[in-house]
Amino acid sequence: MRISTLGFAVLGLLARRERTGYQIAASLKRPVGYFWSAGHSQIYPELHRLEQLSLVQHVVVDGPGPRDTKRYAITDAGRQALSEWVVRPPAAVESPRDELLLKVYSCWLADRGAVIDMVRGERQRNLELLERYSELREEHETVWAEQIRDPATAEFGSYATLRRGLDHQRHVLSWFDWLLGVLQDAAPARPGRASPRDSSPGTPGP
Amino acid sequence: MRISTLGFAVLGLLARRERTGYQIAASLKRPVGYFWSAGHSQIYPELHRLEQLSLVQHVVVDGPGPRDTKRYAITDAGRQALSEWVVRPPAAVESPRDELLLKVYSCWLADRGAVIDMVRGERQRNLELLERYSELREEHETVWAEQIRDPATAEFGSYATLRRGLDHQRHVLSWFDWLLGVLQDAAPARPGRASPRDSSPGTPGP
DNA sequence: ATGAGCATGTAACGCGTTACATGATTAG
DNA sequence: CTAATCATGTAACGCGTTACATGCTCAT
Repeated sequence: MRISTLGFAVLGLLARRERTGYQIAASLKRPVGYFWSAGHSQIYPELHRLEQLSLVQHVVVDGPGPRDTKRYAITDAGRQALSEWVVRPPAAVESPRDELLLKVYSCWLADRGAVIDMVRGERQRNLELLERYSELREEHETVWAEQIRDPATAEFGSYATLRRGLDHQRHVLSWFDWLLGVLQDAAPARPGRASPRDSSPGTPGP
Repeated sequence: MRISTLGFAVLGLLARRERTGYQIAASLKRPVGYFWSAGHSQIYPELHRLEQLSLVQHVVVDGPGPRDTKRYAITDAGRQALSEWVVRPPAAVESPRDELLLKVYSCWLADRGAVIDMVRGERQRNLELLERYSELREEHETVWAEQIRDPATAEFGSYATLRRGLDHQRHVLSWFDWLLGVLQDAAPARPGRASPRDSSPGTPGP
């Protein structure tokens, strides 16, 4: 029985501090969720598996609801399994499965105006994400000014991934702007197969 | 019965030219495979579904092997379904599921030298990908110099996605360099809690 | 002759998402 | 009183990957 990637994500969280399954699910939205996510229905079975392998342990604490509330902690074996996994080269995944890119790939046969609207909407969502990341980063840089320079602290791990997310959103934004520039400057042709760009009399695009 | 994202990927390829299932599988490695991929075992059933919906059609051509060789083409209904899908905002996916980032998130408790080796290896793979993309882009820019300025051509769609891939690899490279810089400049501390890399007599860490 | 490339399919399995199910406490 | 938050689980379903299965042609 081997450990799944989700298992290592869970171990990575528990290596920082103890958590209930519910808290792990919440953590896997923000900030870890920016590069890995899972619903609670995946987490509870995963915790059982990790416990069978003695990589985590739980203690029962009193809480609400019909079932026991369990607080999980990583074990020494868990920490070791995690640190061994960290330095193994990741499986080469060549396809980040980006639905937006797939749409852009086929955008040439769609209506120009509708494409521009869609791209503008995505650019806006990107901008909002970028601002959230910027705030997080500034906060992190002021609160953990020393730790983020030391690769032996958990805050360094958080900071390095945060930087990557921020850089990524920044670069996607500039790509959006390039794309919108080309889409807007080009002649207002109609979509699809036969599109006589300048066959009709009248005003051609600037 | 609704169309899956893979279905639209297949339609996007067939909108450019006719292909056999085998050729679609090959195209979904390069260049479309840089942002979407699938094995042939997924494609053949998908083509059957698309044909039931009258979005594609096939003609039998003679070829090798025990079964008929089928050449698929997109229909008008297929082109319309595709162009409608293109302008619908993509489902917001906040988690690109990056295993490398997950490793970096937990790198603080692993052995420093081993982390550096792993990151260097990934940087190298990134560099090779970057060069491949650069060549593709230059080729594209010279061969299709006019088409890539016209958003009504298929070459524009290819070029826009290629640009995104290239920009992305470039920015990941600079992130790698930043990361390696911090990892190398930092004090050679021991990882995690207890792992005395230099416990033998001599220089203790500051 | 041996293997690579062309060509099409099915089956098994794992991971991820969505929905189903229960119930206490606290804030509005 | 009603909704949100905390808390834990199972079941069904879809998509993706890997393996199984067949067989021709062409180059080495």
